Amino acid sequence: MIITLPANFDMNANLGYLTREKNECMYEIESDIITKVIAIGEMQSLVQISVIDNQQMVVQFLNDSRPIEKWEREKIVTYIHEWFDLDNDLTPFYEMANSDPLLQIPAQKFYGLRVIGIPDLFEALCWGVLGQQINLAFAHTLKRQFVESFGDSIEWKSKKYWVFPPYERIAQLEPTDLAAIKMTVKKSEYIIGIARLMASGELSKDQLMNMNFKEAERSLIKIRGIGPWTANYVLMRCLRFQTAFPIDDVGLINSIKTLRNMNRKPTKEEILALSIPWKNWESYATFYLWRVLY
DNA sequence: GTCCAGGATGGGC
DNA sequence: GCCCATCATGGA
Repeated sequence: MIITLPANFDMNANLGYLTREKNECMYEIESDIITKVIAIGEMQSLVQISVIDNQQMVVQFLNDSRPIEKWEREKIVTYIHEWFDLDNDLTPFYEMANSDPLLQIPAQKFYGLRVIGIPDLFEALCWGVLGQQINLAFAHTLKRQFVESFGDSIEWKSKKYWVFPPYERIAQLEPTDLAAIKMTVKKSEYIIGIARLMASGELSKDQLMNMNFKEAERSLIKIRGIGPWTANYVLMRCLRFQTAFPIDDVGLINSIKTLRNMNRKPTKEEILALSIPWKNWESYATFYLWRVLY
């Protein structure tokens, strides 16, 4: 299966992001080939993804002798488009970034990088909650323990490829069931609460996609455990609102501090002033600035 | 041993 | 509305 890639796409830049953390459990990358289970509802497909000349993405189905049906191929293609933000034309972003004092260098250094998405809403929300107020390395450890405790896996060539735990399953747990994982009791409560909202139908990606940015942000922040940072993180990486802007993010703050050679952290007001030229591209600006340090 | 990490909550004022 | 203690563990 072949996916034609858009302009301004560079797989090396995207692989640079995807391989920055060795302890990632949702995919594996070896020799620039991504192996991952793409799970959508009941469907679970183990695929390998590689890119030729930044022109074509090749998707191969593994561990699956049965014929792959058309609807399944279409779902996979849609998922990959969302994952790599393939339907987005980055030309205006680069035009803006090339004259921006903060973005100029990152935009050149990471040219072709997309805001790598987390198309599954529950996975995106959990990853946001897990990452609150801890370093990224520990966040990945927590995610791995959570996924390997409650997720399914597909084995291929004696390696396991994991599926993120479905919200239906997590909705039935109690915080004590998560005690073995070294996350705070509150985070356990938040994740179970989110799973229950999704299981009851009160929270879904479709509903949020039908809202404008402010409505979606408000309805996310109303949920216990989701504050401004997590809401904007999910709006950025799952719902693909380009104006999503996790301004409280410590990584963003430290990146700006480094780029501007400051001996203190920039204030929120200073970051707001710097971000005025980024209008409608705040999420891309944030993602590129993250890459400066992480 | 110290400091801080891709924050959020609930309380006091 | 703003400020602050608390959560609570690992990584550097």
